[in-house]
Amino acid sequence: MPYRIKEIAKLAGVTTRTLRYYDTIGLLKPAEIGSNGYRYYNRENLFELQQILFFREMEIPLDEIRRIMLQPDFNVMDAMENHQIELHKRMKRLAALINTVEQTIQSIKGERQMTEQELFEGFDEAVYEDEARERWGNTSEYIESRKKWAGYSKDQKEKIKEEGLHFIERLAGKGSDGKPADGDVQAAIGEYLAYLNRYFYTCDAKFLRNLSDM
Amino acid sequence: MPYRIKEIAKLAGVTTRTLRYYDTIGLLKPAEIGSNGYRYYNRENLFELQQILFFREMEIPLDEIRRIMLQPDFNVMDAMENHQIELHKRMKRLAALINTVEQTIQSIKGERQMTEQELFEGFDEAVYEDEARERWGNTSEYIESRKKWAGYSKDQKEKIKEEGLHFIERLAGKGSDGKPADGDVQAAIGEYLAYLNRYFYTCDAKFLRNLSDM
DNA sequence: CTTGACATTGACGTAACGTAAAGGTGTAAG
DNA sequence: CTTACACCTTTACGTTACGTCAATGTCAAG
Repeated sequence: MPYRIKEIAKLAGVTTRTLRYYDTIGLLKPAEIGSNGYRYYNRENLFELQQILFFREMEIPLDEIRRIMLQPDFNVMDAMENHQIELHKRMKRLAALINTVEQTIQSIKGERQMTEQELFEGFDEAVYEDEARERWGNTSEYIESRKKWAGYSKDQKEKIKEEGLHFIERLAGKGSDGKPADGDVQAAIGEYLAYLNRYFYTCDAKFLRNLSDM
Repeated sequence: MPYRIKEIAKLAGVTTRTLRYYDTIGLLKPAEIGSNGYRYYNRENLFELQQILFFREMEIPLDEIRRIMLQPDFNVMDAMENHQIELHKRMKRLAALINTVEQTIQSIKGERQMTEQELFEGFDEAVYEDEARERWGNTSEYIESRKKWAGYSKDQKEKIKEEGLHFIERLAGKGSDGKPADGDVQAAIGEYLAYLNRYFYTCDAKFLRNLSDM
């Protein structure tokens, strides 16, 4: 049941040094310390570490993470919803960056001119602070949207999802024969995904293959 | 024509300290230094800075960035295609992270159990090193795919794109009357995007609105 | 000619570890 | 039993990419 330091490190994808550091700064104390001086972590520590890694992903300094997680009214659920929103911002920023790459490639080919601002679109994180609200209206509206969806009947949901799957299938070139598409069409799919990428974000080619395999 | 340090800093979304630091370590030397000691940057410096920021985004240390960019056979075009691939990896990783958040929320609600591995899916960057190849087959295949797409006729491309737009339009609830959808359907769209998000990445709600506005 | 926003060069501080060094521990195999 | 080897410990100094003063010079507008 108890994990030794290297086990938990491997699971979380961090080094043992990091875990020792987190111990010394009081961010993640192991559940128990053996008489041999070994740090022994338990399952609860795993969840704490996951939380820490989420906050770290949001580029929050470690001492602030500790401050947040030590608050008596700290709520994991709220934190998770916050992480979700932040990750969506990141998505948005990444999409802008990919777009900038694409534009730059075109400008190198001489197909396009870029303004100074366009050159750096997607780099400044601060710009996307309020963008999430613009996308979802605001947080509460986004939550509201989720609730509405939850309120739909099962077959209403199915119908909408089916709609999407049909589209993917047609894209994949699966006709009435149900056979997978040939190489050319698959290339077209790949490129179409890249195309969507510029306007939406990007779509997962893997899922298409899974669908194809079914 | 010449930019003073604060102008270029504002454009790129960095601090003047950063630009001075890049100067001292020989990463980005201003085109000219006035008799007053001021650093004056030109348009070429802007492109260099953009390159640097892309490499920095990839978490490449500054001295290695300098090494790369000083190589006589350094090719901006190749670099850009590399950036593109790296950004796609990031997308993939972000999608995994969002999925992990979603799973964790469900596990908190008691709807689901998570294994130790699932808890940390998406955090370890190294895991996604080879994932890009899995998605696109390999790099050359991805390039090949782009070339094939480029080889298609204009109306073949148009047809495929149109296909996608039709799908979006139906999703947006625009019937034969061409009117935008009501609140409920918009909520459904928002949630459907969240649904897609888990399987693909995510789609941009903003584009839908733009389409709606047209 | 003053004001205020800009520029300069030091120089020291920092966050989050990486990287030895020097040594103790656990256990599986010979 | 001991030998090997992979693990654990603390201590301590190094590193990267800047942030943050401090002290001072510059320029354009009113």
